[in-house]
Amino acid sequence: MSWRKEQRRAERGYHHGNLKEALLQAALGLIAEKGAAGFTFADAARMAGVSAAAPYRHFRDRDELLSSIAQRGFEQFESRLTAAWDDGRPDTVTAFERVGRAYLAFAREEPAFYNAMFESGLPVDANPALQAASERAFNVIRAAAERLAALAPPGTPRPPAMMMALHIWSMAHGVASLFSRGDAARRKLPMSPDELLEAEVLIYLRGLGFPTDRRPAKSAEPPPVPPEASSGSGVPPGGPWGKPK
Amino acid sequence: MSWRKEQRRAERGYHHGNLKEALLQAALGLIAEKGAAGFTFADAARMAGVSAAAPYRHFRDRDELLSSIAQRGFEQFESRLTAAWDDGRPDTVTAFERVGRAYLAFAREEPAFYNAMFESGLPVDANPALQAASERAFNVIRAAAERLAALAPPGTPRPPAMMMALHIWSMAHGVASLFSRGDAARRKLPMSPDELLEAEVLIYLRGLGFPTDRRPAKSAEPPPVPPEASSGSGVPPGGPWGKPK
DNA sequence: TGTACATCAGTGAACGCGCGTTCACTGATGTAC
DNA sequence: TGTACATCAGTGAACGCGCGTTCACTGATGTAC
Repeated sequence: MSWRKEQRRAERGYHHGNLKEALLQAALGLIAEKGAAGFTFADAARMAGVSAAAPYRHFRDRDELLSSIAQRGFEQFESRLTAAWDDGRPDTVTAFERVGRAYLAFAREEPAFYNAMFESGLPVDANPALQAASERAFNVIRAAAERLAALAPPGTPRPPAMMMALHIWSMAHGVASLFSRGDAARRKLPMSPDELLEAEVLIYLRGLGFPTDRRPAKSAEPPPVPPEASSGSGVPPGGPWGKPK
Repeated sequence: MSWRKEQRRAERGYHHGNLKEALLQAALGLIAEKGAAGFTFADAARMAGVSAAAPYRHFRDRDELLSSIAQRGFEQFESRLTAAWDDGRPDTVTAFERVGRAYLAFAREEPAFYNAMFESGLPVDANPALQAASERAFNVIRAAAERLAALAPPGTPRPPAMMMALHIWSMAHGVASLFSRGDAARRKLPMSPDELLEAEVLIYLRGLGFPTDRRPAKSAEPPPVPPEASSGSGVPPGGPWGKPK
């Protein structure tokens, strides 16, 4: 046994006290560093300062640990999206874009969770608890889309919220997975991922017929007010992409 | 040595003849089956019916094999996108959507290539040849976006083609990676990935001010003609999402 | 056309390594009396 | 309050396994003369 390991045990005694949690944290660190594929059960045990056999007291196998991480990831994801949505305050469009930014922030700040949830190859549909957690997270986006859809200007068709939610999800995931990932495979971009996604969502919403210029925070929401000069929303006058030609 | 292995060697003689190619094919099969992470050098050798040491005559290590696959993947990707674009015939919007469908088709039909290119964690930027191949593929989308941008109706701002291309790329990648992947992690969807992406792109283009109803194949392109009833494009009257409310 | 020889593309044995997993075990903790 | 005992959460040794990699080797091929 190495000196360091003895040392660690001397500090904490024979029982770890909180090994399950420590293993989850260790695995998160390893996944962030090397990807879900490159993380091993033995490595996690080592990082937690415990023998290779100890994790079996808490997880059936490596896969169960990975599922636990994905599960927890979906829960945190849901809670962050919910907070960002803030029940549509101060207005639906503003809140909606805050959700988009929260999505990217999560992918960037929690690469290990994001990896386990979306890129580990873990078949989410095969685990009912995991699938439920995944759906709860998605439902935040879906509920927001629902509210947005209800805003469709009179006379224009009302888009199905499910489709809108799937569109937004695929945009956010696409940007996150290509340009906002935490590892070496992140691709360079001539702008920030947030800007890219924000413009993308704005153009998309405009395509649905929504007025996308920001209105003062306090204004009543329905009916939509006519476009006015935007302010501090990342959308310069003339549209989300800059100057008119 | 196993009977089967002797047999195989009896059939082909001491020299394989085309081992490099056989290894690439074997690796493609393995990646499609188990993901880029779960593929091993030894496994590829076994599948090619050759000793574990043989691959070293053709690839420095496992990583070089993976890079070769990604490289070839980008080349095939580029060629399929180019064919789909068909230099913008019969009209820019139609051709542009064909590119979107080609993107998804590639992700679905060549999951191993797609995985190596976009999900293996391979740092594309670190390998100049690979980066160049990746850029050539992206440039097909970019050139198409360029042509599309030039179509902006008079008086409306002309969006930067680079941004449009990045938007389209992120949409296609998002849909492909979530809903059109070749492995068990594919998520279920209440419609086809192609339909989802096509609607998404159409709404986006409309948000940019482009008329997105299809016009007859032979019409001259600029200036844009007014919207008319769509036909056989997957976009029902009333917009990409169906009936008006 | 035949032959000697260089080169190439394989073999198979061997190595060290780390992983996953099992097992009998043991130290620590909590609790019934 | 003390003690006996059950239970829990660790240990460490051991196992089989497959991988990556190296090495001296050898069979096949191509070519110079």
